[in-house]
Amino acid sequence: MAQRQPGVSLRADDLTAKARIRNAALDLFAAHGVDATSLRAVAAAAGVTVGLIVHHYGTKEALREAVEFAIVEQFAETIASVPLGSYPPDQIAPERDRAVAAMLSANQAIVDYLRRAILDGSAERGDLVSRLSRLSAQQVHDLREAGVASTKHTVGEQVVTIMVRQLGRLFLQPLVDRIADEFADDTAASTRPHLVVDVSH
Amino acid sequence: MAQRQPGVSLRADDLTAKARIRNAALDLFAAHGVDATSLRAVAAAAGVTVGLIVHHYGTKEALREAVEFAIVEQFAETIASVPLGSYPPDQIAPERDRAVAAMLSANQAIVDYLRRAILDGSAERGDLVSRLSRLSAQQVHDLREAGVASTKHTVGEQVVTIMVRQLGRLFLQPLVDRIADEFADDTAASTRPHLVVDVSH
DNA sequence: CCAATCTCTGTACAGTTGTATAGTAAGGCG
DNA sequence: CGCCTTACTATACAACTGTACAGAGATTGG
Repeated sequence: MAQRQPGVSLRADDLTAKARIRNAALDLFAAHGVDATSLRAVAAAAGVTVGLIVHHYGTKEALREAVEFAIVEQFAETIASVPLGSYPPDQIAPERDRAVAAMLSANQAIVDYLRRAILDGSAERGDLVSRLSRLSAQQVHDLREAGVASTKHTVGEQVVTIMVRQLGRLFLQPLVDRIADEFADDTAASTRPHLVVDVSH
Repeated sequence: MAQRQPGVSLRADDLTAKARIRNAALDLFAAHGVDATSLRAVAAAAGVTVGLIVHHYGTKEALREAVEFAIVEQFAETIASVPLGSYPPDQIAPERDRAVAAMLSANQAIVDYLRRAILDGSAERGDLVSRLSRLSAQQVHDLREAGVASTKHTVGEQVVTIMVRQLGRLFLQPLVDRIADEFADDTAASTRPHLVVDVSH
């Protein structure tokens, strides 16, 4: 069993079949939704048989959890890539935001998956949003301990602000693009409208 | 065949079986997505058999189109309920916005269905977004002819603004609520964060 | 009143789904 | 070497899917 480096690499060409299955599942889940994606489609995209998926993950639900775990880990690694000492204290937060934004724009599948996960009332199962919220809360906590982070608002309020501003635009952009395309001959392509998403308390 | 009033009534207790099927389908499609909703589930919710659904709508796809048609008609009727002469010219637009907002908050299923329809990249099929955009464009056109509506921006830009501001908040609100609930003991329930969605050109 | 039309039920069918399992190839280790 | 664990394939199966169809009541028009 060729042991691989721990730490999830979401993209690479030479990967374990297990990792290829997870990546293919992420792509297809993001593109068509979990329910509309069959294990056979995942198997075909990963170049394996259905049996192997079952062997590695047991059930489709477990595969979905593995996908979500990989997403959370991707977020965590991205945040950790900008450690507390790496920038002047007051620039840690914006720099981390920038890193997350870059990671998301490089992984469209993660954005698409999140969009679905959030609107599917995921409150019941697995709880991707919960885990991302906790991750975000941890980050706020760290920044506060380091003395950089307003304490004017509660942690909850700050987490909402971070996540909504990060994800809100990504979620709404498809709507804007769709409508803008509808009037493509009308609106000059250069003046693509600009989304503003924020929360006030 | 008890002929009914034309014009779609989305809610009422005594309805044609055909209308009950469409309403049940809207509810279930909105709650779980079209693909994840079986015709048997729709039949059970409407109190009929699968055969009757097929008899009235032929295919599941046709049922989905009927649902979307009803949604568009609901929008059209709501806008038409505030005709051009009913208010001072400069208050027609805000009054129509208010009417649409009221209609949407009374029909959560429509909001949920729209949310799914938009992110499912519906550019390919049926095209709910297209039809709503055209409806919105028609409205802008009317207001311009009546001399009330800025011509500083293109119609396309105005449509984007109307639709994104109308729908954007509704789409993002679940995310805000989810996260706010996550920190329910932290954030005072009274200070529920307030979403700001807008577009700039 | 009879025939036609319409609403509605029940059953049947082929295709797809997730899952189970028996079996094959391969590599590490005593 | 043999043995055991692991990676992987192939086949099978029950459950569920959308659709088709034959027919039963009910209603309506002539």
